Amino acid sequence: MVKSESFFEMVYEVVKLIPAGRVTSYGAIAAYLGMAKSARMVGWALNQSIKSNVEIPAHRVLNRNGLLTGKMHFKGESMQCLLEKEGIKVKDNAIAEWDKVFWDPREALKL
DNA sequence: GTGGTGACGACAC
DNA sequence: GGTGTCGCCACCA
Repeated sequence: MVKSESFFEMVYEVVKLIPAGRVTSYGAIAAYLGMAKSARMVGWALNQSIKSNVEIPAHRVLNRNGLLTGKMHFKGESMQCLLEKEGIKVKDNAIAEWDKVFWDPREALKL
């Protein structure tokens, strides 16, 4: 259950709900927000979140393939390092066990 | 009010 | 199977 005035603020809420050691995809969040066809909006929202100085575990949000897209945009040192610290194994800029660590907001948040 | 852009996704070739 | 292209919706100039 997430409500906000703006679309990207809802994205912040969902991302902040991602448990440690788990990751999700832009498409999953977009689907939870009712815009599965607009996963781009999620990525864009996260980009704005950095500009807005909003602290969210953006490193836990990857693309559908589990690739660390946006690591260059991440203001931190590297998303991969943070993921590995949470017990997530990263292989070649991608999640090694994507299916196992995948966190679906639709199911977790009981849409 | 219109146009362009964007950390993606799915489909076509 | 890999690459290329289109589409998608919300926000900013």
